Amino acid sequence: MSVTLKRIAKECGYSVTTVSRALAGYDDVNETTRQRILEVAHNLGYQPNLVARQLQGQRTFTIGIITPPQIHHHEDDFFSLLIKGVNYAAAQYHYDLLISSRFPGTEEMDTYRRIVGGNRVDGMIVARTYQDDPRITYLQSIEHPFVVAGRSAPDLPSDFPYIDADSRVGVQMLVRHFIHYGHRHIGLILPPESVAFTAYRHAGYRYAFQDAGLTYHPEYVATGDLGEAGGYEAACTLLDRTPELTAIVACNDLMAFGAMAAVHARGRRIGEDVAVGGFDDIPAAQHAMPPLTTVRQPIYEIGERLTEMLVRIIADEPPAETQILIEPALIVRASSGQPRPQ
Amino acid sequence: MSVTLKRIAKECGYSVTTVSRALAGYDDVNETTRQRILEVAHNLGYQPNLVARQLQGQRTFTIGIITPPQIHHHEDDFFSLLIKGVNYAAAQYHYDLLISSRFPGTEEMDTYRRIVGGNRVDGMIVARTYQDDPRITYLQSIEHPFVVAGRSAPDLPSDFPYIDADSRVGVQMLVRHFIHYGHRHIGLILPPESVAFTAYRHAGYRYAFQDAGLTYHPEYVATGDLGEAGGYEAACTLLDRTPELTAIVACNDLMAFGAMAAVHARGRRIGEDVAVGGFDDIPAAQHAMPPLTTVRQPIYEIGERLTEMLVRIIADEPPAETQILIEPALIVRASSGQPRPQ
DNA sequence: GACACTATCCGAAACGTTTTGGATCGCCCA
DNA sequence: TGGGCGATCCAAAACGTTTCGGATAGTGTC
Repeated sequence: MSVTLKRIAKECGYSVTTVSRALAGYDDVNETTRQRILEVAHNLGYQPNLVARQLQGQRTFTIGIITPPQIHHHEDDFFSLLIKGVNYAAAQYHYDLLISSRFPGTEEMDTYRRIVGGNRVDGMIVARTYQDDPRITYLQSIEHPFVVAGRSAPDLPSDFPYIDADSRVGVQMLVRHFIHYGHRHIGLILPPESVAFTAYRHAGYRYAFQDAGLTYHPEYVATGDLGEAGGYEAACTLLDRTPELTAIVACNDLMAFGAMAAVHARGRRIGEDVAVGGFDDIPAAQHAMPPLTTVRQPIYEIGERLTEMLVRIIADEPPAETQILIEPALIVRASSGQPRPQ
Repeated sequence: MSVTLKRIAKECGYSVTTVSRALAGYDDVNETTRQRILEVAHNLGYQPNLVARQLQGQRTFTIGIITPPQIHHHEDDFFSLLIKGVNYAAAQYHYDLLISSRFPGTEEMDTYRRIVGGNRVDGMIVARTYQDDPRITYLQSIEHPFVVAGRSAPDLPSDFPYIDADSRVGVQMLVRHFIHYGHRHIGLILPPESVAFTAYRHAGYRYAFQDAGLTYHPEYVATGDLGEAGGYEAACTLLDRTPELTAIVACNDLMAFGAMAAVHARGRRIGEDVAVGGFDDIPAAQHAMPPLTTVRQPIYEIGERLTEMLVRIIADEPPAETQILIEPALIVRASSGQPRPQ
């Protein structure tokens, strides 16, 4: 069907070897022959079969990333942003991107094994780490190049290349901001324990209280999955259990949106009655009603830099720094309300 | 390095053929031998080399999509949504997704040729059609499976599988809605002519005027690229040239955001002084301030359905309908303001 | 006239699969 | 006892490239 080297070779009377070398620009082929071969190749519309090339060269120039499936529209702009960043950088390095979506769990691990073990990619980008992440264990065990968006939980070693925002500092800044605004009863919505960054964000919350000389109330803390619905439920729990809360910190923007909805549903005004803060600064945060105070983590840039790091690791020229902690930024918006009198 | 059939064969004393057939479940291998082979394969952690399989089978079980690079965060949720839908459906059919990002133009065409001609994918999804789209011409000329999100401009044949929203009807609904609300001076921000859907949306605008017995003013129409900045500039042009405008229809949500900013920058209130409408209903539209009236196009679902269509075309079992026009829905939000007195 | 050297070309192997078309052996039946 | 048949196995080719290690012929040198 499609045009191969063999076809070109037949067409112009040279061997496959010579055609291959002519096209590759080796200097052991006569200049006039090369011209002839180039001409025939062009006329026939030759495109090298990349799969064959991959097999022979044991290189794919492709990087892989597996995301959770996103059924609803607004779910998880985190991955969208990350992918945009990765995609952009990958193109610059002449890499393609192979994406597959699976729910975390065995199915996801099978996909890792299939794609990585099946030699479909030169490297992997792992996002949103779990505690004791089996994907990382696997990639380390077979010594396959990979980089991680995020790192291990605080008590485990992060002995792999990663870029992560300093979650602890981020949440700490946010809580301190609320304390500054005069809040004393501040709720926290954490992700499940299994998510690696949970402990960092929890610590940031506790540190801020400690710094301010306030006592930590465990009943001010609830857990939600990372979606909007989870945030809604967790906020409901908090608001009903401890009505004295005047602020809620959610561990990502999506859950913060849910929390805002919960506050709203109870007839209380966001910002004025109950301040709400999030984490990530996804695009929707800025457009939310009211705009959401949050901790900005440069997801797009993290995607870009991770890709660069991965490409260099693949080329066996790892950059000097392969474990990068990014200082997040506090973005104050209307969901903070005004500083409270007294 | 990695485990191959040859390695397993050596390990358990059978030929590569037998190992291959044992693993593939053919019944011409003895049950006890199969068990033995399965065991060895499992112990060695065998994963079939997918690249080799692709080369031999001339099938990749991968579909490709090329998007424009998205440098800024909020730019173009259209492609994000489409990809989410495609990704989700692809996983269901056990296909992977190969993504590359290029700016439209020769570089994009080269990438098409490289990926499609290079046999990296079984099928392609083409998004956001141009007038007389060279990508489509190319794919048709080599008879490679593909489906399109969008169709040709009205005066050209759309002789390929596609799913598209009925843009004309969508804009018509939106403009009629504004007319209903009492607006008589309604601006329109169109994309460049080269975008295939421009003519449809323009027609919708004209039809709505005609239906209402109003005259069409060419000076109420401006052009912007499809981004927020383009919408801002076009809206500025319109507002300054024809200050009598009380409503602006932008041909996508991003440009509508830009238009809102322009209205705001002139000290006029969105909705109350100047109503604004968009097209697409990307997630941000709902969270905008004020929330944006728009024409909803189910992008995620289009991605899903396109993927299903493509998979069936690849399998040579094309569905009955391969040219689908979707009726969009008018979503009225606060950017419409209130019906005007008189 | 033999040797070395260069320029140009090519055969064969390899990458890891799957598939085609047998080969071998034991058994049954006429 | 030989022919046929089923069960089990395998060698070789093929997918399209790249690369290794020559082969060949022409040219120049001593």
